Amino acid sequence: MHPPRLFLIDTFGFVFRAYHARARSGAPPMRTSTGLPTEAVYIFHNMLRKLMTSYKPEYVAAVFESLGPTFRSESFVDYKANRAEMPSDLAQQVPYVRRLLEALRIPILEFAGFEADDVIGAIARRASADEGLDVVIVSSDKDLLQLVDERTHMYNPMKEDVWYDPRTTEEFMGVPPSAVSDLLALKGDAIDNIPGAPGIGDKGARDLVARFGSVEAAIERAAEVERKTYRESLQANRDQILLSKKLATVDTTVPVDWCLASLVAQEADVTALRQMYKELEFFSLLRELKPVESTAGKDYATLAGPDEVIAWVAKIPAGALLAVGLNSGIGLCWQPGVARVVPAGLMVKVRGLLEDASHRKIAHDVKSALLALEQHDITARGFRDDVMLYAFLLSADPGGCGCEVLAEKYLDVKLGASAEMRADCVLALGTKLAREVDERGFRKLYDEIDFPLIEVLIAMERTGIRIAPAELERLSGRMDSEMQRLSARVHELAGHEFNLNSPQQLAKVLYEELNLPSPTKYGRGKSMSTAADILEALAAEHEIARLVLDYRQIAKLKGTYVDALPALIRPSTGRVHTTYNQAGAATGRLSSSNPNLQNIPIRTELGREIRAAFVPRDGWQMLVADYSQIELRLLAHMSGCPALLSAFRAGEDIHTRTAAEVFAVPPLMITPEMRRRAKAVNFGIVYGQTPFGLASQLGIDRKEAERYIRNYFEVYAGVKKFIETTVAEVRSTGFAKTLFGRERPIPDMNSRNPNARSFAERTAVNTPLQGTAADLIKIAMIRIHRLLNENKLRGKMLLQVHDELLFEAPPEEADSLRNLVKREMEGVAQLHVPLVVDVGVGPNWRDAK
DNA sequence: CCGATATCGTAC
DNA sequence: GACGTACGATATCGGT
Repeated sequence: MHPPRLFLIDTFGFVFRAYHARARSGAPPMRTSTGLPTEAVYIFHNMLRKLMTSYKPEYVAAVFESLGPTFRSESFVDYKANRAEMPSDLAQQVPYVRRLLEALRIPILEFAGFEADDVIGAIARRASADEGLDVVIVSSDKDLLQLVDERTHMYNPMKEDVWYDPRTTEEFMGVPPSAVSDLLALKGDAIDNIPGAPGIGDKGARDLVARFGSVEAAIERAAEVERKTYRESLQANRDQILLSKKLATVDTTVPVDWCLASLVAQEADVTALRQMYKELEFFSLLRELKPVESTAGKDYATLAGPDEVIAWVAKIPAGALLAVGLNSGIGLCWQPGVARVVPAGLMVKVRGLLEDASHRKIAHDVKSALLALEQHDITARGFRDDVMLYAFLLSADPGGCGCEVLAEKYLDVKLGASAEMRADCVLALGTKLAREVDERGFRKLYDEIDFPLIEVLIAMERTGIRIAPAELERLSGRMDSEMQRLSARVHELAGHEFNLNSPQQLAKVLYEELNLPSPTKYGRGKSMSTAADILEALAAEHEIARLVLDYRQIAKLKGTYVDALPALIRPSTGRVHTTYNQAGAATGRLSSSNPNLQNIPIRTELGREIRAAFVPRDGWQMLVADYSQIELRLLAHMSGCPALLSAFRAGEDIHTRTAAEVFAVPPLMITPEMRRRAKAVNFGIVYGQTPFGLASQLGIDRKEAERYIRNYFEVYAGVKKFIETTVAEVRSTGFAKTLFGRERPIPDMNSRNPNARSFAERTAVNTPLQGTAADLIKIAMIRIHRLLNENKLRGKMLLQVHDELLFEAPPEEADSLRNLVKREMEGVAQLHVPLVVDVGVGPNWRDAK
C-alpha cells in the first residue's frame, strides 16, 4: 500500500550510543578471547537485524560521518570541541562496523566534507521529492527531528518503539519539526558544543519558540518577554543565538552525489557474515546461519535489474507450479533447486505474473503472502496450495508448522533466511505434503474448510474493527489515579516501597515481612505464589491482599488493552487489524495476535468498559452471534448420553438441569450457588477435571468434589462411557479426532510418566469437543462470507472468538443479517441435539444484546 | 541490548 | 500433580 521506503541510518549516532550504553551499565566490556572489543559492533548488528527483519525496507543506506573539516567547524571553531576523541576501544571497532554493513549488503554513504546529518537531510528531501519515496530516518538524535514531515519519519530502533511523524514530534519536542532547530539554538547542545542562549534551558526554549515561532522572532520581540533573564539573554546574545541556529540546522541542500538504484536492499552475503561472526566470536549468531553445504549444487541468485526479472519471468512455462517465498524481496521457484530473488524495489516487474490466476502458485502461509503482496499493490491470484495448512493437517502442532521447522522435518534441510531458498523449499514441501494430505484423507478438510477460510480471514483482517480511542484514554486516566492510590496504600501497609508488579518482591513482603500464611499446600514449587486465588483466600487475613488484587486487575487491563489498543490503530484505516493464525492452536481453533482480539475482557464491569469501546462505523450497528453451550452440545451428540441429549432437546438451562440431577432436587429448588457449582462441574467435564481441581475451583473439600463428580457420572453415564472409549481409542491410535476427521497427535498416551499420561488423556477428551466446535464455526464463517457477497450486503464479519462471530452492519441490514447469521450458524450441521445461537444487536460490542 | 523463562491474567 | 486452548505483559536472569 505504502510507497517504497528508504531507510537512512545515522550510523555513528548508533555506534556511539551502543558503546556508551554498555559502558554506562557497568558490566564488563564484551571482548573476544584475544581482547578485541566487540560490544558496539554486536549491539549495532542487533539493531540492524531488527530493523531489516521487521521493516523489510525496499531501499536502505548507512550514512557515515565525514572525517575532514566541515562548514560547521569552519564557521565555528568550537563546534563539537566538547566531543572527546573517540575512545580507542571504540575506534578499533569502526572497521568492523564497515565490514558488517558490507556483509549485510547495506550500502554505505559517505561524502568528504559533509556531516552525516546534512547528508541524511539532503538525501531524505530528494528521495521524497524526486523519487516519491517514503523516508525513514533511523536515528536516536533529536536534532534530526527537524527533518520530519508527512513523508519523512524518524525511528529509533534502540529505544522505545516510537515512530516520529509531525504529530508525534510535536508531542515529544513541544514544537513542530520546523522549529526544532530554533529550540536547539536557544537551549544549546552540550554534546555538539552549540552554545545556545545562556540562562535559557529546556523549558524556557520550548515556551519561547512555541510563543514566537522562531528565534528570529523571539529576538526581535524580546522586549515583550516578561521574564527578565530570558529577555536579557535574548537581547545580549543575538549573534550567538543566530550562529547556534545555523549550526543546529540541517543543511538539506548539500551537493551529494547518489543514485537510488544503488540503495536497493539486498540479501546479506552469508559467507562474509559467517567469516565476521567467527572473527568476532559471535557464536550464537554463527549457529543461526545455515551450514555452507546446504546451498551446494543449488542454482540460487538475485535478479539484478528490471531486464533480468522480465527475462526470467518470460521463461516460466505455462503449466508450472510456482513457489513464492516472501522475505525481504520475493523468492520464486518452479524447478527444484533453481530459484531467484526479486528485490523489493523490482516487485512491480512480477505483478503481472502474480496477478495471473492461470499460473498456479504455492506458498507457506498463503494468507500472509497475499497480505504482504497487497502492501506492494499486488493482488495475487492463483494460490491453491498452502504448505503451512498442509503441514498442520498432517500434524496439528503449532510449533511445528513454521517453514524452517518443516524444511528440517521433511527435507532434512537447515533453512536459512534467504527468500530463494525458502521458495525452493516451499516447492519441495508442497509436492510432498500435498500427496500425504491425499493419502491420509485430509483433502476434503483442506478443500472445504481450511483453504476457503483464508479469504474469509483476509477480508476480516483487512476490514479491521473500529475502537473509540477517546473512551479508552478517559478510562486510562481514571485507572492511573486509582493505581496510584492503591499502590500508595499497599506500600504503606508494607512499610516501604517496592515494585508491586514483581511477584517476587510481593511474595517477600507478604510471606516474609508480614508473615502471612504461605500457600504450602498448593505444592512445593508454588509455596510463594501470589496468584489471584491465593490472594483471594488471604483477603480474609489481611487488607493488603484485596488491594493487590484490585491493583493487579487495573494494571492488567490498562497495560494489555486500554493503553495498548489505541496504539495499534492503523493510520490508513483508523481501525485495529488483528492477525489470525490458522495453525496456532493444536485443536484447530484459530488464534489471534497483534493484537489478540480473542481475549477482550467481559467478566468484570471494568473489563466490559473496554468491550464497549469496540464500536461500529458511524450510523451502523454491532451484531454478535454466539453458539450457546456448543461444546456441551457436542458432548451430548458424540456421547449419545440420553440424559444429556434430553436436556438439550428440552431446551433447558443446562447448568440448572445438571444441578437438579447432581444434587437430586427439583429444578425450581436450585439456588444460584447450586447452579454455579453445577456449571463448574459441566466445564470441568469438558476439560477432564479432577476432584482436586474442582475442589480448589469451588473452594470446597475434595470429598465433596468427588461426590459431585460421582453423582454426575451416575446421571450422565453415557458421558462416562464416552470418556472411557475416547481415551481407549486415542491410546491405540495416538490421535484425537474431530467429527470432521481433523486429527491431533497425542503422543503421551502411553507415557511412563503418570503426569504426562494424565495430561494426554485430558487432552484426548477435550480435543474432539473443542476441535469439532472450531470446525463448525469455520464452516459457518465460509458460508456466511459467501452469502454476504452473493447478496451484496454491506455488513461485514469483523471478528471470530471461538464460539462467537461479530459483525457490523448498516441499520437497514440488521434484521436480515441477524436471520442469515442465525440460520447459517445453527444449520451448519445436523446433530442429535439442536445448535442454538443467540444473536444481539447494539451500539457496541458490550451492549449488543 | 537480547532472548529465554517464570509468573500472572485475559478470553473461550 | 491436580482443568482444555490460546496471547501477552512484566520481571528477572544470563549470554553476548
